[in-house]
Amino acid sequence: MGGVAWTEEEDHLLKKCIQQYGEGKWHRVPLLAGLNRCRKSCRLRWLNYLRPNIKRGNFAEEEVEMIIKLHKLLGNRWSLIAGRLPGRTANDVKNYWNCHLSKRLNALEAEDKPVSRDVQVIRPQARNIGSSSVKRRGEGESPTEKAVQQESSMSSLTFDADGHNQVVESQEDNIYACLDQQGIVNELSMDFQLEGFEEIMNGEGSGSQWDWGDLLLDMDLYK
DNA sequence: AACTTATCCAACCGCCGCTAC
DNA sequence: AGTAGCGGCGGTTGGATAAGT
Repeated sequence: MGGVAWTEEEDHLLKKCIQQYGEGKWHRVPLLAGLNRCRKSCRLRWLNYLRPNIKRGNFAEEEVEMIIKLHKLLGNRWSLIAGRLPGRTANDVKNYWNCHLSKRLNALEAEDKPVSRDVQVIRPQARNIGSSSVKRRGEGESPTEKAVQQESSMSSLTFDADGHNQVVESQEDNIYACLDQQGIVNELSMDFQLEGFEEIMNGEGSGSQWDWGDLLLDMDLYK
């Protein structure tokens, strides 16, 4: 491996620690769990291997298509892409891309069907939803992003106990109208297989895998 | 059977943005 | 305003294993 492999005992200790203290505070995890690992190793091991509901094994055809589609839109934003593939980790997606898809696309390009490199990668805007580091590494600010920022500044978002973003009720209508105006609603539910879309539309989205933050992101992607 | 090469993927590294002080 | 500490991310490495010769 590219490092020292985790033992079963270490896995057990880490799992126990997360169950007891919860995720986050990774700097304390090595101490609390009694592990001779750095915070990053613990976090990675949990996120990529020990976390519940991680899907292993081959990628389904639909998943592959989704990866290709999202990569076209997002570039190498593996965590965002993985976020749209339930049970898959960013590392999995990245590895799969590097091992399979990049070669496949290169082969296609080498043949008589050049793959257009003239795709404008849309960078999701760092707004006050979910992860604070959506916008990273001095990426440029496109007109799309500016528009999104403006729109974002009008939509104050709140967070539930789990840190998931939610739009306050009074703004849901505005956002839905905005989505609807652009004809995105139908595309989203169809093209992105938006689970729980009805629930969200009915204002019951908080328990769903998808919430308004996801919708906003998807809206960005379709602009 | 022995050796070489290719592939896969878990783990590590370095950097970035955010936050608290 | 400056900075240290943290969580998080994408890129890279390298060991294990499969496939080929």
